[in-house]
Amino acid sequence: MVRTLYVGNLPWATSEEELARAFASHGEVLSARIITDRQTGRSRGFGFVEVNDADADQMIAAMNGAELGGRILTVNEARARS
DNA sequence: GTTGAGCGTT
Repeated sequence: MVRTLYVGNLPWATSEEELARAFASHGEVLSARIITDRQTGRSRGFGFVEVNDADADQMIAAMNGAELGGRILTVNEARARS
């Protein structure tokens, strides 16, 4: 199964690759996506990471409050897209 | 070239 994690407080320059790497050390990352501004193409400072259901809880516990690129991340289970 | 709480495209 797959669960989606919301990742907030990302540095502007963080790439999806960096995001995936950070989470991959605590569980299986299926995909990572940074939300970019549709108009400017710049990062909105948050993103989503799809992870293995079995690892989700531990990854949230490990990454929420962790540092990436000098900023303290906010990690939570993502809300359902309507 | 800037900014800082938040929940996203095809």
